[in-house]
Amino acid sequence: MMAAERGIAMGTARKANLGDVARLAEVSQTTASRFFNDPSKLRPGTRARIAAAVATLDFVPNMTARALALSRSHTVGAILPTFDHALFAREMGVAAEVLAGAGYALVTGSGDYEPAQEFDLVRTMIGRGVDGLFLVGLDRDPAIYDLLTRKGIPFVTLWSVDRDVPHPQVGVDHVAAARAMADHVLSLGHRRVAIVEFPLRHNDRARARMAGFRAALDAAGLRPDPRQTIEAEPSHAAGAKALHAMMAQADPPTAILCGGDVFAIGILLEAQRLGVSVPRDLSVTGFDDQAVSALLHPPLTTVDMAVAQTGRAAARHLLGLIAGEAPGGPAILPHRLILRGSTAPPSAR
Amino acid sequence: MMAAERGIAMGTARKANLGDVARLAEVSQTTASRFFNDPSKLRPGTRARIAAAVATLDFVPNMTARALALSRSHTVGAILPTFDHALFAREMGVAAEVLAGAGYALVTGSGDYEPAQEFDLVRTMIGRGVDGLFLVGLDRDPAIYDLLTRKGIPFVTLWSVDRDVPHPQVGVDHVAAARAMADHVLSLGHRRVAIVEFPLRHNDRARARMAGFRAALDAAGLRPDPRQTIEAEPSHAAGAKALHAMMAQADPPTAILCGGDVFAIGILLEAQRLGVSVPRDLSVTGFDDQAVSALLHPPLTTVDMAVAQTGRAAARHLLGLIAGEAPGGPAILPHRLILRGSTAPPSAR
DNA sequence: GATGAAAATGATAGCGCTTCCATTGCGATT
DNA sequence: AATCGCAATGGAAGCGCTATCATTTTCATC
Repeated sequence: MMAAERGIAMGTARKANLGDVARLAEVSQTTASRFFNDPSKLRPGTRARIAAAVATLDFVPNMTARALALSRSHTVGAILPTFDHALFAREMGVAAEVLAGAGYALVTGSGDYEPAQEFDLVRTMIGRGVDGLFLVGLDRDPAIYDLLTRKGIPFVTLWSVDRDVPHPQVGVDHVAAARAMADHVLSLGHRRVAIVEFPLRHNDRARARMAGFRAALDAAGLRPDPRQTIEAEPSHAAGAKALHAMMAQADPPTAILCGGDVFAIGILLEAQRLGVSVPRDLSVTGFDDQAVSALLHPPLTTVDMAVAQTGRAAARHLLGLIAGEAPGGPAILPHRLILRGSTAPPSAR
Repeated sequence: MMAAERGIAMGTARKANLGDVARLAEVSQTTASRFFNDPSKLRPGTRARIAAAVATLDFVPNMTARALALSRSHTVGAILPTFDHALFAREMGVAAEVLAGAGYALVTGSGDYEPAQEFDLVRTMIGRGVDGLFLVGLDRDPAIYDLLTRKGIPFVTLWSVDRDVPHPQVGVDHVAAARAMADHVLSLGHRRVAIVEFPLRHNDRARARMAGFRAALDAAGLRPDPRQTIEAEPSHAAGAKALHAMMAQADPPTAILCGGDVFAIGILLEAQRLGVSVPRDLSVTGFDDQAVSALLHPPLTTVDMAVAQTGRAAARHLLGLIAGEAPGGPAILPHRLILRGSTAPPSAR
């Protein structure tokens, strides 16, 4: 209540603007502007006077106005499929750091794995005048790429890379990584190999991994059993459930390849509960290298996805594009197989 | 090469602005503006004409200009201590969703647990014209609160709440939650109780939990052994290390209270390796309820921190403040003790 | 068909900043 | 001391939008 009183009590103090600073420092607004943009052009005396004015007024430059004047927002957007994935969060954290170092802020949004929502978000971000955009994966409405290109907004796609796609990408080769993992398992002697993967729809990473797994199995002359290929929303529970389904079969697999550590962790912990011994009775592989994975019993064999490097490289790349550098093609970061205790040759039966 | 050619090939198509739309639709810019802000004020015919123009020009309104004109950016900032904590990520995800529903975007930054850095970030965010701000915890340079108040920027602090602090806060009562957890452990009969907590410096959540733990111990007439109170940067490894340190003591604890699930998970997994049986030889409690915690063997007794609710409530609260509602005090969300298998009475020895 | 109120539309002035171009100041050169 | 050249400064326009206030339709009413 007492709106008037409140109005007085609280800062009616209209935020100071550059003009106020200039007036107080007895210089023109142009000169005051230079204080922030190219102080070397000012005589030490003026510089000091302006600095003092800035300090007394507690002046913070209005980036919105600056952005409008420069048509440069010093903001980049990132559209993630979900916030609920530790790796996206870490990746964006690293990227944000690099960006902040260059004076850029990161605004994030989640498309929730929904193409339509992603499109909306892209439009919103364009409206917000982002100078560049991170997108996860390659799989999306081509109209999005069109729009971005037409508006001249540089973007970098993350995570998966495809040599046949021309635009800037930073990530690891999911096909190769999955294939390497499958080859490892096959080389241990496994012949009944199951797969647990993310839903393939709208998810090129999942499809790429699946392709890698399949290629390895094919090369080994194995025909994948559809009952041993499960697609599920990522969760530990989904892993546990998959394990149950597999083990109930007449001819259960001796190894399970997972498209993400989530599944594998769920499987490992559920196996413990069920008394299925890993890796003696069952080998399990993950894909991600989450923090806990190394600590489980047995520790999980998985793939390191170079998350931090991806974040850093992507940020640098985008910054470069914004600065006008020519867009490079795919930047393929090295994945790394991490062989730990959850894989072993199948036991003689 | 061929800079000129490139200039032609790529979108020289200067981004369309409202004026272009107006011209094409043969209305004034004002009317075109209304199309976006209050279409009900337009006759269906004009509305359709403008819609058509918008479509052909692929017009996306420039939020920067809008923000400048309205001195309202429709952006809120969040400054997190770190991106590397799943709960912060989830919380911000939920908040972002609510905000997006109201037309607000979320820009995030990480203060890296560094007060000075946080201050800078606040200034940056103010400069970016955020309409409101999320801050984690209460513990910071008072100058930050001053500045925010002076600039008239509403903010909400998250996670911990303190009834004695006047400004808007949303979170759970860490003291009470910690105390309840400690009481639970004491009620089981434990008398040698250790604590593993985040570094207390610059972290009121950690201090609050510590106070809660201590209060319970005090009330039970227990004097905490300094060797059994460990402060460590959060990591599974830190938990494991703490376990080693504890177990090496002459009189090891029968229960360990952890300030975060990270520690507890590390302890649980390391205990398995060491052959320390939980909960027979040792009870362990967490604080967070991470996703894996329920799946471990034994599943972890912990505290649910109402993460999603916090995110949602905080977003609503901030939106309210931005809309001019009077700032409420602390909103204390209910924590919930989750009693699982990792706690039990100490074994008779 | 005239009348008036309400609805629909338009003209103009900023929001706070940068940028171009013009002007002034100053020390060095002759 | 006159002149030149560069460094330092200032004036004014404009970035794309919304808000205020004026003006023109429109439509029901008599």
